[in-house]
Amino acid sequence: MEAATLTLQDLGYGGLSFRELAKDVGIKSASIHYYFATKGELGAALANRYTAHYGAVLDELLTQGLDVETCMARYTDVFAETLRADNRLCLAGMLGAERNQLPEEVQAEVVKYGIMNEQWLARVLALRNPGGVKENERQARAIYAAVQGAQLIAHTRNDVSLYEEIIATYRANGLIP
Amino acid sequence: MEAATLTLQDLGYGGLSFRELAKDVGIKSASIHYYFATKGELGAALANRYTAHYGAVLDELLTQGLDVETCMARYTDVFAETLRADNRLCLAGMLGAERNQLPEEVQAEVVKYGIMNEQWLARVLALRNPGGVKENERQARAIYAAVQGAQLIAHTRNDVSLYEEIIATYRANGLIP
DNA sequence: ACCTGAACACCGTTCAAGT
DNA sequence: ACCTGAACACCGTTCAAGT
Repeated sequence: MEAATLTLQDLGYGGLSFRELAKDVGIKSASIHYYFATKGELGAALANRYTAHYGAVLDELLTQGLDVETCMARYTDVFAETLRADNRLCLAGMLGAERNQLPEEVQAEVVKYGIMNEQWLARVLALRNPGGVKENERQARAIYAAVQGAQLIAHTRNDVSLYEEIIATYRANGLIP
Repeated sequence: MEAATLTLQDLGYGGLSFRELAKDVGIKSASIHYYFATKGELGAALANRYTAHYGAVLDELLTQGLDVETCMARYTDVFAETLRADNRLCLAGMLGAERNQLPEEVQAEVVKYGIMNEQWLARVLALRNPGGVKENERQARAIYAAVQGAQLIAHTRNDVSLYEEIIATYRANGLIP
């Protein structure tokens, strides 16, 4: 699962090959079909696992009682770390771009990751603005989109400093607290 | 070229097949190699053509003497139209995500598209803030990233209204004039 | 329960051969 | 100048066969 996730973040769904993955883990490609009948099933399982992992990481952050600014800084750091690991992209950013070529089951899992992120961001914004639920949801979605965009542009040019510059601009501008 | 571009925006570089493209235009796949020796050469030509096309469209906009707000509205409309055309993605957004699996010549052309966009946006911002060159460049890059992110999220969920909502939030927030 | 080799229709690429 | 069929090593998928 871990090897496949790293390949997805590097080369995308189309770049993930049963034969290469099998080599990575020391079995034959047909053996992977014993666990995952189709590539779609594997992709959906990988996206689901990815969401569960980062959902846990982010929830852990919220239990620490940090302020809004610190939570947001930790959040944007996660995406920077992904870029630093061999210029990888968030799994949901990569699969989101490939959306039109994905089986429905994979599409659905990718959407769930985005919603999880938006909900977490809205909860963080509520620390400072508990009354503005609708307002927080809109801002959360805008932040999520902007962070994905910043990572996409930095990934495209293989330059993490671009990500950091863009995030700093969002912060100076007030989009991200 | 047009058929291949539409496929790239729909299914990405990995989803573009010489055999399918050949069927689209009524020749055999080997014949395409007469014009483009490799898939990388074809991809680079397509990205270059895409940049030239939208570069001309945007420059045309600037000659009309519109104000900053109208230019920005027309700019974000271009990305909305792309989504409305069968949930397609900006070519540079799609190929940007696939960056790690692209031949270098294609990577380079994709970067050029982004730079063209940033330069145009900076010129528009200069209409209102002629003195702040560095400031305009930073904001231009942040706007480009944010627009790409908004399109990516709307594409992921196949819902143009999401794009419009996120762009409206950027506008209300002041990121986009 | 878990793994394998062999087959199928796909893919980009090459090349000799056509007009 | 432009196009083609056939071959090569790849791909996801299937399946009978192994342990």
